[in-house]
Amino acid sequence: MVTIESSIKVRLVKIGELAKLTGCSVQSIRHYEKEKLLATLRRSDGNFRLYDSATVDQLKFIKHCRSLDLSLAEIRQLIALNQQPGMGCEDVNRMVDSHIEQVALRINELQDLQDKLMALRNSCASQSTVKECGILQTLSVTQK
Amino acid sequence: MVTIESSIKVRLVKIGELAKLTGCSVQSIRHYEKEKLLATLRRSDGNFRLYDSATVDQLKFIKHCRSLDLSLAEIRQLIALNQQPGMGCEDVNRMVDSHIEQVALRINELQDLQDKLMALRNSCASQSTVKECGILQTLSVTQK
DNA sequence: CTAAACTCTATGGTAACTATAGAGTCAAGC
DNA sequence: GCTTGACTCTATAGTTACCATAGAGTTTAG
Repeated sequence: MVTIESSIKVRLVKIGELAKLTGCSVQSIRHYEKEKLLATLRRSDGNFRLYDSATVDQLKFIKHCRSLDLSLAEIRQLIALNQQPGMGCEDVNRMVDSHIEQVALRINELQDLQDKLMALRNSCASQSTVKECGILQTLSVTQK
Repeated sequence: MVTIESSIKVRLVKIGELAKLTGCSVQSIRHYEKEKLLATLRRSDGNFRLYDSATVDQLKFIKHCRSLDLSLAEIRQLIALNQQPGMGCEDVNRMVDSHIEQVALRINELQDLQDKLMALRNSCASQSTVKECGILQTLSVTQK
């Protein structure tokens, strides 16, 4: 039996072109496949991966998520949620909220760090020798 | 020949006590040794690492540097510089300056990310279904 | 038909550790 | 002297999201 679908010609691309279309590296794509974020539609006779345009979109979605620093595990969750259109999307909101919180925490940490580094930097007046360097002296003092 | 030093009794501690004294984990200490940041003064007959109080200070120095997020490679440099008391300390200043710059960059990146995440979060009004979730829709749209 | 360009899998490397296994060491109590 | 528990030893695998490489096979343009 030949289905209608099987007779429609679909443009399939190899991994290199998928990479160009999305701006991902070839290795990343293979990595996403291994991590089950992206499926390979099928293979050529010579075992090359072949992708359709839906996969291009899927990969763009992944790339967008990565640009927001979502982990592959989080993206996997989002993809799974996306496949349950009828469910409530509280889980999606929760994930984004917690991600925002983590980023905020990290920013605060780095801001503290920045303050400490500036103070450290101010403890040395550049034209000094290693022996008298305020930075090294400060680093040698046990902190609170 | 017996030197004066060899007859002075020095209190030596094993790795577990060094860990307690400094707040580092035992594994970290062994890791720092492997990375040549910390030398083991000597070993007991049973091959246990033994440390003196100078090593305690050295490790505190390392810990202080790590709390400022300096890499082990940077710390290794600082230690080397510290052993050349007569030299100018411009290199120390340069390292701290560049570190400050890197942290500033990272803060800016995270701030951008935070803005994007907030915008994303605002695209969904919580009580929605996955199908209508503004977050998932936004993530599916190709960005600039 | 050949050479360049592409793709395949498998493996090792990145940073700074943490965690584990399996074996040996040490100190105290009986 | 012996056991028991706490400690230590080395070596290895795992963490994260890839990148780099080797060695082999595939495809395509000229």
